[in-house]
Amino acid sequence: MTAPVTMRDVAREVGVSPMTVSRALRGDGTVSQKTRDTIRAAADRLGYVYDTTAQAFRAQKSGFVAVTLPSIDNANFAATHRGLTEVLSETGLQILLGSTNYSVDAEERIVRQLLERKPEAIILTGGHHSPGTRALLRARDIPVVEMWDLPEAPLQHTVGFSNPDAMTGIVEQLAASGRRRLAFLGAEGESDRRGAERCRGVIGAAQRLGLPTVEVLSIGPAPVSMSEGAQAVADMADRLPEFDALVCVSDTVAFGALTACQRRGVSVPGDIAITGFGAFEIAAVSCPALTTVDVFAYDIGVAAGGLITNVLADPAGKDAVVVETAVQIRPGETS
Amino acid sequence: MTAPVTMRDVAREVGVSPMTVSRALRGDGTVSQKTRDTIRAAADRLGYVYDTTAQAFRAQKSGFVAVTLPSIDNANFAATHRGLTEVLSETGLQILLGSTNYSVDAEERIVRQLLERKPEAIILTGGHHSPGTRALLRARDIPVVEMWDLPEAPLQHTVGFSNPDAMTGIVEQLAASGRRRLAFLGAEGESDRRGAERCRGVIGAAQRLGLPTVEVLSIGPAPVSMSEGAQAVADMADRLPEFDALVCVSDTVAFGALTACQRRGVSVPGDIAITGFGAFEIAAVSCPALTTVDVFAYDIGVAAGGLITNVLADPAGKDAVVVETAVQIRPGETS
DNA sequence: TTGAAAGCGTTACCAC
DNA sequence: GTGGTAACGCTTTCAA
Repeated sequence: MTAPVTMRDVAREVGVSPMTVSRALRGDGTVSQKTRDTIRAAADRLGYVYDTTAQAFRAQKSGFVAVTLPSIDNANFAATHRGLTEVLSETGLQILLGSTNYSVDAEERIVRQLLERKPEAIILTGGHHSPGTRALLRARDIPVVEMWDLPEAPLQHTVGFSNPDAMTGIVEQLAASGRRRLAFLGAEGESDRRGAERCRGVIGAAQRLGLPTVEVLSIGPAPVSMSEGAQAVADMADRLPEFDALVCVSDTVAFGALTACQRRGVSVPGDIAITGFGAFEIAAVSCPALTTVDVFAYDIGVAAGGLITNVLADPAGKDAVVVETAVQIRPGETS
Repeated sequence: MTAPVTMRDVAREVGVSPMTVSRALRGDGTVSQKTRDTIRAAADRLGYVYDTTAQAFRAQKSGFVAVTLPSIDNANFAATHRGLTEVLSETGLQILLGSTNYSVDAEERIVRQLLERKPEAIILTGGHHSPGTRALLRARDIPVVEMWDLPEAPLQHTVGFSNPDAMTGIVEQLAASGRRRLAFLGAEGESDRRGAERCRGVIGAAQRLGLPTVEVLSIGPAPVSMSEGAQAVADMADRLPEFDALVCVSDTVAFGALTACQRRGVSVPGDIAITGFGAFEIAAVSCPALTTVDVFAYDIGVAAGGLITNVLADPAGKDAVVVETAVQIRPGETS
């Protein structure tokens, strides 16, 4: 294990200054073709490896974009991540990922850790953050994007949709098909902020449509998924006849509720309708298919990545750019 | 937007040298408790954020561990990622994640990109890589771990299980319950290497048990999921009576196959048994529940992270450490 | 227990 | 076209 080869070594070998080596290897046009070739050859011969760490340090540009997601194991957030990766890689930016597990405290820890790497921008999921997180971000002069939400007081930029409004169509369709007694199944309290907003959206829409008060059922701390949906229905089995629609915070919860009904011989959608959120694959494949809301998660990633790219290229355009995403009701095959 | 706060700023504020700030913030015991508290308070007040870039540069240690996963949107790989994160964060190591989308060519691109960040170790999913990837890794003097597989010629360390062997129990149980005519549903060719190995495992086990030749059904290029499973069954609907068991490469494929059967009125497990792989939540929640194999994805992550931690602490112990993970058959509630 | 000096490998800036 | 100088923020090393 010899000491690593540096630009200085290459420079000495060729008989030029380290500065010229730097320029040559980065393809700077001001270096003569001949010198450049000689340097390239010498670098290869010596086994020179470019030191990204030193470059990031000196240039004070890490090439990173920090991204936080509530969960990595979620088709929607994974799609957003894919959209981000594809757009950012075109600009040579690399994603530094942190998973917050739906906790604003974990988010603060993770944001701090991510900021230590000096990302050139940061993209957060959701519009609700701890005061500490907000302070950390304010102290940095980097672009911030909040995704998946339309916060009342955005930090800077936003790419998202209104979670409450996204539920309106669901409730309208249920009402149109004659359902009146709605229950909402979601995580308890504000542990899933966007879920809680959806809940408020359902309550508001039901009110406006003159439906009875929506029953809100807390099925556990976030994240809630299939098992919690199934368990919730099992726990409330005797109350099931009180409702003719279970409006769920997500497709996975809805699926759990569906199979729990099937296990007890409750007909879906005959006895009760079940709706989800997110347009996960399971909503289309399950039998019966589930009504859901498509939030175009991939497009959110693409939009957020594009916004970052633009802002980094032209910091002058740092006005708050709000991009709303379309929301779509899928009638589903049965309900 | 002020210039970022450095240790020098904190030092000036407190009236000590930057060196003392460095020691205090890193929890060096040689700094008096009083000084340390004062410094910590001042750092918080000023909004100081430690500069990992500078520390990585100076110490010539990036603090990164590079990790590649075939897909980010997969409960099993997400669990492995969680296990890795938890173990590595104890050592102050940060994960640099790349998603290969089941392609060895994409893997090579991603590995190259990850290596530029000078990770202290790299963890790959699977034991099959392009010659380019192998060359890149050989040229670096860092620990390499291959997970989720037991390659014949491992690069260095391995944390995984035998994919073919993991299927034996499934086939045995099917045979024990009287099933004989098996079809395997998986991605085409070798596009999902581990899936192809599972297929070979099923064929071999069936042979040993004296069952008829297993029919192998290619349902599309990897990754295959619910939709592909459902589509495959729809496409082969008229041939369904030829089989009494559909052995699927994953739980998601199995679930798609299940609902496609239900849509056509084919009884599961009455007319045909369906099995999965991976012990995803859906296998337990679906109605009926699906027989599957639990590969303890979280534990794979923990083991790989622990292995890396050990090897980095004691490079002498660089012998190939093979950790096999237990494999478990879940009978499921019905089949 | 604390401080001063030096330098990690690269590049911005200014000379020539 | 090319080179010299300085510096990015931190820590290693030595001294007090």
